[in-house]
Amino acid sequence: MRTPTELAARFRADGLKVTPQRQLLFRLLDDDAQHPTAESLYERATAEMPGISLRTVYTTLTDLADMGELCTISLGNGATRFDPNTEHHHHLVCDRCGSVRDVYVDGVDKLRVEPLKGFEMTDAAIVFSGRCIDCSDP
Amino acid sequence: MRTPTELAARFRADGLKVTPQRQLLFRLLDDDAQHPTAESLYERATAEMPGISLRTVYTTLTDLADMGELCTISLGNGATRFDPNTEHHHHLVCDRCGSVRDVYVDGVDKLRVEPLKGFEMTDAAIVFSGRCIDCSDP
DNA sequence: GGCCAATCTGCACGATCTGCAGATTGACAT
DNA sequence: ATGTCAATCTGCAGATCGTGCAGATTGGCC
Repeated sequence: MRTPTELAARFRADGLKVTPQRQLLFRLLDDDAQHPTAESLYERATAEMPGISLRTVYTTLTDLADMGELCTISLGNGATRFDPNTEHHHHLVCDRCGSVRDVYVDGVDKLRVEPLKGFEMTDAAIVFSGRCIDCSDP
Repeated sequence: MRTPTELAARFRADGLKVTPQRQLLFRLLDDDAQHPTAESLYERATAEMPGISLRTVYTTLTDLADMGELCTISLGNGATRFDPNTEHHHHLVCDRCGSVRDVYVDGVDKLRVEPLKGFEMTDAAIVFSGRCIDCSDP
């Protein structure tokens, strides 16, 4: 994701408005090394701007994802997570605590995948599961 | 997934009952090369056994998944899919029509993943996206 | 300062599950 | 066969996560 300032410029260039709500969300996302859900971002936003609507958070996150400034991560259980890291990367998910971390993976293009049968592959998303260091057995 | 007969034996061995509802679901899953959702399986089940409850379908699918006879696939949007193929495999998902197909992938253990920072990896799930042959551009 | 489309909020609704309670029924012993 | 009883089934209410909508508000531009 770009900086809040760059995002503001991009929104304006796209004919979208730069509201205080959006500016706040840009800033909170910029800080965030985690992979927030709409709810968790909403909580942090409410602390600074009581009255901001959860609906607005969803809308802004969706807009950012649509313009490629955020990735979405769906892990099946729980809410969708949003990832400000838009570099090509993959995820480590802890089975126990559910924490998510970004990793970079080399060798994906060398995987042998069969049978493709005419499928035109454009992307691969890899989720590695296991135990994070905080949850590893003593 | 094992055959309906084997599943029946396993359920009995585990102290679970082999009801007509479960036998029907075992049979429908055994036929199914697709990746059904609870709803789609429920529809097929209803055709043969009107009155069967969606709740029962969910319960049976969860039981089978818990005992490792089914894999679950979550793709973020839409319902969880259940996969009777329990071999170690991955998935191809069509961006356009949403169809899911099983693929076997060689080379996963040769991927270089960084930074691991103490994460103990136990599994990797890969979802390849693109266009299936039916949806490829003319 | 004024205009107007974009936006915000709040709420209702939709999709996908899950919890619960009372009726029913496999599986086993008699 | 019949009895027993825990496992199961069904139906419905409720949880969770998101989305659609409408009326009030406001950013961006003239």
